[in-house]
Amino acid sequence: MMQTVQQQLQEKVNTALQSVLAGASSEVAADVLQVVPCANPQFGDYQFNGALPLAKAQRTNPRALAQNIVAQLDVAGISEPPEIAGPGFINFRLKREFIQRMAAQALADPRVGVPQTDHKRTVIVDYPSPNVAKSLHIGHIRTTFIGDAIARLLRFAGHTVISDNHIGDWGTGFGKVIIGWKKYRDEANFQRDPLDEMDRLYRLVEAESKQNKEIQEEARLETAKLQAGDPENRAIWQHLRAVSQVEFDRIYDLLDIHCDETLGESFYNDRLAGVVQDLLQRGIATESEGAIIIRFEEPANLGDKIMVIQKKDGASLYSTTDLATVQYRMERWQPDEIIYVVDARQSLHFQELFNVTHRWGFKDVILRHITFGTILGDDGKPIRSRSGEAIKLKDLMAEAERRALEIVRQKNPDLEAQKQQEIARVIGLGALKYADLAPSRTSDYIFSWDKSLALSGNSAVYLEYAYVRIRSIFRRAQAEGIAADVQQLETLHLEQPAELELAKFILRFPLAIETALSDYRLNAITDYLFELAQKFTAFYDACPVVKSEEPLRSSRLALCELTANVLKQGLNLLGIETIEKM
RNA sequence: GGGGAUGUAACUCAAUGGACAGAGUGCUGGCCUUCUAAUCCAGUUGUUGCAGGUUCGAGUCCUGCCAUCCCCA
Repeated sequence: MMQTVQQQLQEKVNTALQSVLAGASSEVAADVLQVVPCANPQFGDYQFNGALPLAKAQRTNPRALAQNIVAQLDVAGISEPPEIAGPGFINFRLKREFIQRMAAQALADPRVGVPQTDHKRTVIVDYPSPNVAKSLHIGHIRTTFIGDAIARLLRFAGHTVISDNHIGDWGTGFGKVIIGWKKYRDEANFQRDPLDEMDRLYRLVEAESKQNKEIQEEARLETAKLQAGDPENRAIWQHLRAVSQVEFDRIYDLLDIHCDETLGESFYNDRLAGVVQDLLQRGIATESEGAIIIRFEEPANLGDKIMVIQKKDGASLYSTTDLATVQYRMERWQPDEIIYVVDARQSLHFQELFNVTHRWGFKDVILRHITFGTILGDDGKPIRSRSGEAIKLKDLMAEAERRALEIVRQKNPDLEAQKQQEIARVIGLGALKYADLAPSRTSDYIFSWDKSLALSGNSAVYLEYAYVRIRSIFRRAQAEGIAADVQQLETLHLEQPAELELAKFILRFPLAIETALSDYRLNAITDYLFELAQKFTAFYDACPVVKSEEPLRSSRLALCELTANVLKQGLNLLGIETIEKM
């Protein structure tokens, strides 16, 4: 496995530090002793800032210490002589020969230079977990896209990943749907669009129950009958659940999202009583006014909270199901980490859940609530369509494809219709995903059709276009009978600044992956890919490929191939496809 | 009332405690007989909500205040 540029420099620095510090214990945290890329290219390519905190710990002059470190540094094979700048920054400028050789190595590597983890772990990713009998809507896209990208990213890093779609198929809302189904069902509409009909029935009964308390009671009864195993309600539930799944799968297929497991809430029904009993026996749960609850002593913000795991009437809640789910997952997979990709608004629930899980005895598993911000409308409030409902995901997708198709037809009218349609699908859906993954995960963002479906600027289309241009170069090369057997090159020939810049940036791909992994920050990847595409385009503009002379031509073809590999791999991690033409 | 988040250019958003806070959009001007102009190049924009503090160094960490949003009762 090839070592990254950063790793190689880091090793050299570590060696130098060992001899400079000569065993003197430093209290400096490891993460500030890391070699990092220079923020500003005028200083160099990589820098080491550790001399400053080290000098402080040793009460010495930082510049002098930096000088000592540089004196011990043996980086001749990697960079020009390191320079000391400012208060004690050590800057490295990569040697051209080194860049050329590293680029050739990355080209031969199917992972484009990204190392696999040496701490392989088993991780469960809980997403997208929608409720059945309801349409998927815009409120579902973040968990869907972010969750999928996280699963892909972890897998690429070399971890064992189980994606589990924890669908809500046992909620109390089902009573209302059952009432609606029995009383108001429009069979024709159900045939045409099952989820739309279920939405309608739910809304109808919901509105009715607000006016009429008896309906509320009726809904409770229907839910209770369902949970008690009443054959009619059970059959309705089974039917609606199955139909919902078909509809979900249709959309997930289009989005190229495939979970390993789809174990809904109802899957855990048989475990719930046992979970409650166990928590009681261990003294974690207690009875209070007929209900079974769990109290919290710490942390402070949970101090006055309680978690109900069984109601007075014996009914369980989703907190109970969530606990049973953890138990099941621990038994079946023994994961090192469970990731819940869920809206930030549910963070209190997860704090409680994690707290109880640890007290329950599952102490080693890392439980993480990966939060994300809300999608807002122009008014700064959670997005709604004009009629006040959530925008349906399938409408959003259709609109994305429609807009993309319009432009494909305009830009490339000679392509056959089916090809245009396929390109529009990739571009439209890619634009949707990219727009959701590019803003930082934790903050809210304002949705706009124009931005999400943006076909210019920092968008998926820009990246796909860069990829298409590369494919076009290879088609041209082939047409002119140029053998593009670039994989075999031992080294590249980089002359122009644009090609050097591009090659150096390609070698930073592993860092983008590392940053994205560190806190599941997917925008580290979108940011990187956008900048990569910019650098490629600058190269494309400045450097002819097919028309250049050897050995430049092969080298440039290699650079194109490398760029395409990184773009394709990077976009793939985001769940975005590439195309040959557009 | 308690808890959690957010506040950065005209707009939408970036920025592992590091050097001069960056992109995109917009606007102004320039490039296609040349591998796809869905591109590129140049120009334009800041009291990082306010006030303190920690640090060699703060958009980033701490405290208080203001504004907005979310959660809990």
